[in-house]
Amino acid sequence: MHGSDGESGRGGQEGRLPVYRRIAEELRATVTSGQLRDGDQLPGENALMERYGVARATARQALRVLIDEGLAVARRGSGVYVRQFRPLRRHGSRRLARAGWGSGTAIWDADTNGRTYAPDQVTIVEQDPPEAAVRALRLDPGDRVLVRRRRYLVEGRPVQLAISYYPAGLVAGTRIADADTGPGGVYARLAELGHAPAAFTEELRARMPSPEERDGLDLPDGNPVIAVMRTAFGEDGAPVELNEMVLDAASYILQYDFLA
Amino acid sequence: MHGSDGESGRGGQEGRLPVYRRIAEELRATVTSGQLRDGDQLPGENALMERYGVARATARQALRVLIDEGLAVARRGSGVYVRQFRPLRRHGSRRLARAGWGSGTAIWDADTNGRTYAPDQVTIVEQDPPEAAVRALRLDPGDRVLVRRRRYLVEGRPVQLAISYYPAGLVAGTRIADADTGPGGVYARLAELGHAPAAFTEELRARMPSPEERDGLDLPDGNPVIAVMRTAFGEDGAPVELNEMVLDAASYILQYDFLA
DNA sequence: GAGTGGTCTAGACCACGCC
DNA sequence: GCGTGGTCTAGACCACTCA
Repeated sequence: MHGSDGESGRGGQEGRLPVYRRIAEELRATVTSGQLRDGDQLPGENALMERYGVARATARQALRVLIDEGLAVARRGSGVYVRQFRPLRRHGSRRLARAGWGSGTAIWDADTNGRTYAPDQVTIVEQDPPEAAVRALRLDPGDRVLVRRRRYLVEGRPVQLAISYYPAGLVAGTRIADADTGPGGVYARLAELGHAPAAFTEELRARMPSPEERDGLDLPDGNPVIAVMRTAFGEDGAPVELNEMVLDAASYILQYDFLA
Repeated sequence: MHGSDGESGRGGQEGRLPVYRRIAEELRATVTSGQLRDGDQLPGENALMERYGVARATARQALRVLIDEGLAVARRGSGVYVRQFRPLRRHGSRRLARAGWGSGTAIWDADTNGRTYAPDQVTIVEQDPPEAAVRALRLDPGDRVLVRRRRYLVEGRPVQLAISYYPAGLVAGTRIADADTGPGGVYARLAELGHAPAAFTEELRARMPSPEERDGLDLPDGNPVIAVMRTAFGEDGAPVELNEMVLDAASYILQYDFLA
């Protein structure tokens, strides 16, 4: 029998799900009910073909639903597994006027403790600034910027790509141009130059990654990223740094504490 | 010719892209280069089949790449179109100690101006609290909560689902239990009760939506959401509200300003 | 080497949109 | 009514993983 057999192909109709969606629902239920847990293997293409009497493409499509939802990951040559979610907690502003506010009230768990966080790739160049850096750093035409690119790992897994921009005139010849910025890092060096960051603005977006970001973060299908544009300002109100971060959304919970 | 023809099926090999990825690359280029712009129609399945001499499934797969990346949307019976991105800007903490910090430095554009923002669905119930509300509001066993559910529209488009929880003992019998909370909204009513919010904690995650969230926000494939858990605290440090928001990631830029 | 997911072909019927 | 995307079948070869 080819094509629709009289029951299928009615995607739009009330109460009638396409076959692949029905299969996906049943698979989802085994995950959300706790029957299958983090890292457990789901039934594969062949198993679904046999169990439901469908073609390979239909079985694939059902698995794709879960993968695109971020509930499962496919491992070529091995199988499809329940996705794990064990995030880090990243704090923006965390200073509060009183104790009792903000502490001990975490809603989502995040076990940051004891996990190392370090860059495995650092490249530094001086170049003409991209548009975003011109705006954020309020550069004049002809100004150049120092660019620091890093990739950060936690337990061997890449979780963040970062690109920082500094006005070249401000930091040229300092350790900010070195791979190793010394004790206290970039902000300590900026402070020594009389430009200690005093205030920050962060702009956040979430979206699907570009192919380069997918590669750099080793992301599975259906894994969004969080793009953070962070501008640091000195005491005088002048911007001293633009930090453009791309976070694996599955690896992060972001927290901001602030007053009314 | 069946199956691989000697060139295809080498997904893993260095420098060799599967056919559908090569097609996707070319399509992506027409978008990122500006050749095709917001809302323009992309070549459809039939066009790709003819142009590249591939099967329908392969043409579909190529389009799927762009759709999953959030670069395109499919409209059944019509075609595949370049996705639009016209976000709102949502401010968390925006108070800064000095002028010059944070203002006029926006990196990503967001035209919030003149767009109405209003709920089209409001439901209110009293019930036993879910786990997240127990933790955030520090409830005792047996405590009940008032739950306000809303969906917010901008220009007729749903952009946010929100569920707020209040300790039932705190707000029972007040206008917070009404669909119309009166001038100043919920926070004005809390202030009248002597529990004006004085501090906030926001925890953010980005992920793919659940089927319910997809329906409620009318999201296309490949569209992530931002989940915000916002806890409001009174002057005395006691939590007075948990607000659980789910934002269409394509409709929002989130901004936080804070001091070092 | 057996089993897995990844890619691909060549067909088919359907619901939907738009003119 | 025609073109669109959505679903589905029945096959095939491939690269990869793991015992």
